[in-house]
Order: sequence, then C-alpha cells, then structure tokens
Amino acid sequence: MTNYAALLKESGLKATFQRMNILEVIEKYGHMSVEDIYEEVIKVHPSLSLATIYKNIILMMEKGVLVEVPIAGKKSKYEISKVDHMHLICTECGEVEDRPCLDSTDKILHELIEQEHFKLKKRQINLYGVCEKCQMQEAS
Amino acid sequence: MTNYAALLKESGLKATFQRMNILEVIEKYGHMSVEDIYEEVIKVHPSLSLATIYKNIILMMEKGVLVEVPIAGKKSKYEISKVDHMHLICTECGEVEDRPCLDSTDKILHELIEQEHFKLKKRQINLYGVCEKCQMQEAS
DNA sequence: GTATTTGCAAATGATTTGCAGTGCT
DNA sequence: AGCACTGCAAATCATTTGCAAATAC
Repeated sequence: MTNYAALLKESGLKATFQRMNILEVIEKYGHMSVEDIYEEVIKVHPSLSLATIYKNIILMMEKGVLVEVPIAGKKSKYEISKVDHMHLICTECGEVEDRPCLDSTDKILHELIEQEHFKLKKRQINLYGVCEKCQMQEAS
Repeated sequence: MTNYAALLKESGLKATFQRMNILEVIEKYGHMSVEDIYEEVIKVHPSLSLATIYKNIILMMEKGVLVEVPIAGKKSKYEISKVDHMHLICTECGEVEDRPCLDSTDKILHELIEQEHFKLKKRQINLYGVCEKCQMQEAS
C-alpha cells in the first residue's frame, strides 16, 4: 500500500498532508506509539502538533484504517489495518513484529467461540519474550 | 486461593490490610482496572488511597502476584496470576472472562516460536467481541 | 526497634477540548 | 463557499513522587 490519499478518501476522510505523514511513518516502522509517531513526523513537518496526532489516531481507528496494539507495561502502539496476524513483542527493546496466524490456530479459535455464544469481532494474539537481537546482546 | 497473607509473604511482601483488600477484590471480580479496584476497596477501607493501589499493583506485578491485561480502547485490567488462559473481552460492557487455552493452540505456538529464535515468556490471547448478555440487550 | 508501607498533597505526564484560523474539494 | 481539519493553549485526567506518620514483623 502506498496510496494513502485513496485509502483516506475511501474511508471518508480528507487526504491532508498531516494524515498522509502519519500513515507513512506508521507503515515505515510497522508499530508506533503516539510519541514515536510525533518524533518521526516532525522531522518532515515540524509544525505538526501532538493534538493533531491524537485526533487523527482516534478518527482513523474509528474508520478502521488503524488498529491499536495494547502492550503490557508500555504504551499502546498503532498499526495499519491488515490481515489477521500475531505479534511477537520483545520485552527488552519493545520491538513488535508480525507473524501470520496459523490456519489451525484459526480454526480452533473459531470453534471455541461458536460453542460460547460469543460474537467474535477481532483477535489479538500477543507473544511476549526476548527477540533474537536482544538475546545476543544479553549473551555478551 | 484464599490465603493472601501467605501468598504475599512467599513473595517477600508484608501482609498489610491494604494489600489483602486489593487481592480480595481482584479475586472476587476476576479482572479489575485501577479505578475499579479503588471504588470497591474503599467500601471496606475508606481511607485507602489511590497512590497505595498504584504502588502495590506495580510491586505485586514485579513479584509475579498480579498480571496486567492490556485492552484495546480501555484501561488495563489486572488479574491474579494463574495458569495460562485466553480472554474473551466484551467490547460493549468491558467484561473479561477467562477460558482455558487449548492444548493444540499451545503446541502450535510453541513450535512456531522455536523456529523463530524468540525466547517466549508469556502469551496473551485476547478475543474481542460481544458477550451473550450484551447480544441479548442489542436484540431488544 | 527497624525497615517497610501508607496516605496525603504536590508534581509530572498523557490525553482531550475549545476555538480561531486554514485548507481541501 | 462551506465544511472539515489543524494548531495552539488551556483543561482535564492518570500516574508518580517525596515525605512524615503509622504499621508489620
């Protein structure tokens, strides 16, 4: 995805410079906290305000463009909506990586939910641990 | 579990009235935000301060007595540490319910992680949707 | 008795809001 | 032109901190 203007318009939002900046930065890094986004975005557009980021994150979540990734012990990060996946979250460096959801996991979860009378909307599978990079640093 | 005094001492913490109150309330309701805990706990112990709750939640998480359950769009809730399980989170009423993790899910995740050079510490499987109670209310 | 813990009040930090001005379409 | 959006500053809300008094052991 590169055409943020189209994505925004499809979602009923005006394609402002600020919004495109925010989306570009999130896409580039994958998962970003509000502060992360702010720090990156002002490199390109120094007058962009934090308030604008907050307002737009909320708006773009409502429109389904962004998704919140809440993380134990840290601030939430935000990602661009994409097909279902799991998160590997490093408790040392805070990095988040995506991995595809396995079909079998998928099937099992759906079966479970059917038995439950629970109307499933969204799954969030987060695996907390130490990433390869941080493991190597620990070893040294 | 009922013996909070023992649990606390095993964890190297003094068994104060305040801490036992906090644990009782979390156990009783299952999953509680800071505010939830505060509102319940002052019914029994009106002078207990919010600061004490914050300090103790942090302490008890460090000692492994409590676990944070971060939730998209809401404040984190806290639960007493227990065997691995999934959460069904109602996006309408905010209720969180536990369900056992399925063995097959378990095995799949562990295999995946071994391929990854990722040192897994903890899993968090959250299923967001609408609970039975809220579905019935919608219908009416 | 001593180290820990509590509760208060103040400090800090994060997020939200109102509004006047600006920019997309 | 008209409505939606931005940026600022102020307001609000959440969390943390410092410290004197109280409590567990």
